[in-house]
Amino acid sequence: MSEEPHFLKEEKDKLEIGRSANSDATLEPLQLGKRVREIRLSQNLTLEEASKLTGLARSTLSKIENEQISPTFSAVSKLVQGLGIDIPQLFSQPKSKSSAGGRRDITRSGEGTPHPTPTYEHELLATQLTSKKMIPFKTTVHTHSFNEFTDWVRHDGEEFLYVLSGSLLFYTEFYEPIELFPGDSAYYDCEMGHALVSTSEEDAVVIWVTA
Amino acid sequence: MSEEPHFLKEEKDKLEIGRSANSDATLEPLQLGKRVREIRLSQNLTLEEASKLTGLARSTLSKIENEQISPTFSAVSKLVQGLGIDIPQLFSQPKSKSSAGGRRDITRSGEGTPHPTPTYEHELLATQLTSKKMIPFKTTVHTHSFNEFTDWVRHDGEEFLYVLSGSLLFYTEFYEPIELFPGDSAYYDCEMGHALVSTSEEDAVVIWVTA
DNA sequence: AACAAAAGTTTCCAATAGGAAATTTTTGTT
DNA sequence: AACAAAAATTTCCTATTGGAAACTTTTGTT
Repeated sequence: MSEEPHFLKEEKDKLEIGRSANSDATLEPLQLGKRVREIRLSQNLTLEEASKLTGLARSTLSKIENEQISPTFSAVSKLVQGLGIDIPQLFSQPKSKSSAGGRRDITRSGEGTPHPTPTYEHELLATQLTSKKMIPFKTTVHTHSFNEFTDWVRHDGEEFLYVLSGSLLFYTEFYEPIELFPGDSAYYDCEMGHALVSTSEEDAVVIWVTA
Repeated sequence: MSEEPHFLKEEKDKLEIGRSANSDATLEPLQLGKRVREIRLSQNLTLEEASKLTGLARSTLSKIENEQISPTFSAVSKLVQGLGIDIPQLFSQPKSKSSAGGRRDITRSGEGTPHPTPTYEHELLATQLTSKKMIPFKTTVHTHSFNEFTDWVRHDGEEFLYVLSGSLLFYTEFYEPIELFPGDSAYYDCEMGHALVSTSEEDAVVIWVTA
């Protein structure tokens, strides 16, 4: 549907880089060995220790890390299990995992990035940080009638909603519309069609967080 | 065929002791073959066709699907590439993808689940839903001095913070403390130590979302 | 039912992964 | 620098994978 802030897609795309294989032929370098070594070292493990944890021989681990063999699926499973690796992590690139994880981004009231649409007026928060798990924004709901929507808003993920001011009707595809007032909140699956309509004189304002 | 492949036995053994040994992270059945077959059939491909697409022999594919061999990583890569499979998809269980994705949980103002601590008073929101990607809560910050914290709060994930009322100091391990007022928000990595201290007469109230 | 064609499985063997131990490299200490 | 200890790599060998072709089962047609 058109109303959906397209920035969501953008963010998602960004997040998904490296996930699915490229449509075209080239089998990516996909240096499994390199990744494994990174992971092992990041946990300060020697081959010997990793060997005990995974049940794979030291020599086998060494060969895997040096890309001298193509481990069998069961070997990979043991690796994953033994080192507590998150599978996607294995296949995704360097992953700013060890990126110190010390990021912080402050957004002063009203200083977010504006992103207007016909129905909603979004103010994106924490836009200085990229690769976030969540996308927070403050939204003013201009709509005062459900008719103003051409279709359900629908996208991947889950959403949390908190009403700051005004009152509104929360329409969802599979439930009766429900009226929300300041302080009320909702959590829902975004694949389910959803839409907000202000019922108060002034436009309702909400906090929205998508993940 | 006389013997059952070695690796299969191993897996089974592991599964049996799995309970007493490793409480969590148990290597599940993980029926790679089954998944592959499902995927191939869902695309209406014969082994012959899949063979051409992946570059793997018909016989090899058959054996993989029947769990008679543990494919090497390079074989898995070819599979993934040829059939356009998403790797994590391969490793994850049947995936309760069918989670219908039509969940919704409304929490009225003040009706969340209380969760008091010495320093904060949390009100958990959307507690009727489980398996959420995000955990939202409204928190009243009782603390009025940084000394009341014995140590940094630190945990996995990322956090989004929005100030509803009052003013407070946002302390983080790697940055100067910064004062926040209603409408201000912050987004940060939780592995970095963090703490909130009210600076207004009354306790500050914030919305917190963790993912 | 009988047959033919298509799909899938199994066999057999060459190629390669995985483990134990030997060898080499790296690290740390005097 | 020399040595010892720790870590990583390589060797050597057995067990398993992967492919070609033979074989079996299933499907569809008359």
